[in-house]
Amino acid sequence: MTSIDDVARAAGVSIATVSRALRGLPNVSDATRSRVKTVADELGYVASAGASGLASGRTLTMGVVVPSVSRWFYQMALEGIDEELRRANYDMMLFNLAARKGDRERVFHRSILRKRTDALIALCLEFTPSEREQLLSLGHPTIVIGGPVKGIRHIGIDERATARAATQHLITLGHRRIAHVGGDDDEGLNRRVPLDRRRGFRDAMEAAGLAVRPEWLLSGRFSLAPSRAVVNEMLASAERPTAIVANSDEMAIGAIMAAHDSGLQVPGDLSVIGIDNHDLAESFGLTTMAQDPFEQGALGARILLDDLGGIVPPRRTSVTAPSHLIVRTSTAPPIH
Amino acid sequence: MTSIDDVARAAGVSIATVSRALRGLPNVSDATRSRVKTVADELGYVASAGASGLASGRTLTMGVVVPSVSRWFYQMALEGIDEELRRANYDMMLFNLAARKGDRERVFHRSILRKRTDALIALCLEFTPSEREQLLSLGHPTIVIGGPVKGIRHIGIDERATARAATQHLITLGHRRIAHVGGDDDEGLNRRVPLDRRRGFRDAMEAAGLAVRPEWLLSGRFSLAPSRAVVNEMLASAERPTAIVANSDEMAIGAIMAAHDSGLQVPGDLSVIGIDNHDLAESFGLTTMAQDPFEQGALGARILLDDLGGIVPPRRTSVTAPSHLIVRTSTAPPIH
DNA sequence: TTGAAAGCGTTACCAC
DNA sequence: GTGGTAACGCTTTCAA
Repeated sequence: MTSIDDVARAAGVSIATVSRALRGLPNVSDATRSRVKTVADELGYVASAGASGLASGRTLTMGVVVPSVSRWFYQMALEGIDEELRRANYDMMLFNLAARKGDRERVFHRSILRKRTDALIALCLEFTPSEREQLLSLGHPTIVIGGPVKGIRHIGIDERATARAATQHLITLGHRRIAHVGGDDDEGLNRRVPLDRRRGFRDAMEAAGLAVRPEWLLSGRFSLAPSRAVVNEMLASAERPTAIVANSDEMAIGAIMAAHDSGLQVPGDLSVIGIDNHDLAESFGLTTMAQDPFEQGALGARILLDDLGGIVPPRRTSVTAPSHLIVRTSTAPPIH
Repeated sequence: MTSIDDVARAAGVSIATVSRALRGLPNVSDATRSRVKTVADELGYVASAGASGLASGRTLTMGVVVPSVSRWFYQMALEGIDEELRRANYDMMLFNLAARKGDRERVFHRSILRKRTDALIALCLEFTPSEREQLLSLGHPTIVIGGPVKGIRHIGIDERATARAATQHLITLGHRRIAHVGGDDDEGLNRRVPLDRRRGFRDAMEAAGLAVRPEWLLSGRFSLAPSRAVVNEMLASAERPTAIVANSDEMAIGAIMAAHDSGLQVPGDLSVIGIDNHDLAESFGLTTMAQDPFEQGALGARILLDDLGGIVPPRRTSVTAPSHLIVRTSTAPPIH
């Protein structure tokens, strides 16, 4: 509750000087500055964020919109964003949509627009036209991580090429009967991601002249248990694939577990490849197309902070993040 | 950028009236209120959080301090907190310590104290005396979730009793040679949690007159891979336990995987029980002592919001959250 | 029911 | 190098 006046009085200077001294601005004598700092410390004074935001127009806060906080990709991206923010002394305001359609309106309208953030970073979201308009009308730097959104710059891997490379890996090993575990994501998330990945799968199959069988296009709802279930079902039929491409590592692990459920060996009877390089991938020996959401998040934050810094002109272009193959023990040539 | 004056002007009323109308305060005629609302909507006006915080003293923001965002417990608690906050129209400021000792000072001093939050909720943290003092001097409602902290109310399960119950389950099944996978957590987290759980293990063993062998007290560093490694090592020795109690489900899953690595059957050759009821527990058929961090987080938030509401006198007591046994397929009587 | 005006705690500009 | 003083955009009393 001690405010700037208290410090000014105790240090025998004006509040203007206190403000300058504490923020490291020039035109304060060393003697004064150190006295002010000491006094402020003793009094436990810290400037009120709200007041300085009002006066300066900068809140030193970044808004982060996430669809949920309980998925690997978002966690990693969050940590990456956080890493950059703390470096710049920025705080983070977290807006969790929690996949609740109804709350989006609230978040977009009431919270985000309340001028309490200097910039906004959104993870893997799809926006309605009205939402996008609100964002843009806000006028502050914005970036999307995870999936391309029309009219907003974004950071993300080339989804299609990544899925193609995953599929290609299996084809190169000699597989010809390959299934795909994809599936729509929750509503409101970026639907292009699963679609693009499936398209990449198709690309590779067609390029190799292999058939894409409709009954081998599964939906694993982006998580382990559903994936395990559908893969188990597929493995029960007369004819089964020798390999599986999954849209995410969690689903790939579900596929591996399904193989075990069905008494099949991985990679002996079934090869499995995922996308992500999830924390658990190594433990399961999962071959995967690795991406680095931590770094994607960090880069996004860095770009926004640069924009805010105003030193360099804001970059208007999107960034394609790298992905690369990590071969472990879940893939091998098929046994003929 | 449109501010209250714009609305006032456009609606032909004073800013005071706009403020009252928009916030649903009494003493505004229906006609006026609806006109103001319409105008505000058209202009896309939303009150500035900073300004209203300054004027009213309430920021409508809750601070949440987490050690990291990538562990199941924290994720769930965060989602629970978030659920309550949105209900009360509160926003969330996330302070991620990310286990970096050095940043704690920054978080505690610069950020948290900046009067930008009305209340604070901390997850599984241990505080230095100075940190605790700063928190308390802030004077706003605070609560800890996860581990007891001296002088601050908290919400959490009875760690000791929970671990005791887990061990008891194995003993009841007939096990006599039981190992424990515990291990210190990262620095700065609440160290009482792992200690109390190990103590609970000891309690149950001693009560049953069973020996606690030092070489069967393992450290799995609270995650899957390290746990798997140490358990593998243990299983390689001549004499091995018939059952394992792990301090967390992630470590328990590591133990299950280790059993497989070693060619042992679960639960045939080795029973495993965990604590948490992690998302993956069901997929692994893991028997566990379930707790509900989502609910713990939600409750914490609710308590703080109640305090802020000022309707009821703030509750000063801590809350013991429930935990209960869920039997799946990872535990069974030992084969003699 | 409404309006005027005094804060709220800073920052930033302009004098000195 | 330092101090005075308008903003900043609201909320909240007090009068009307």
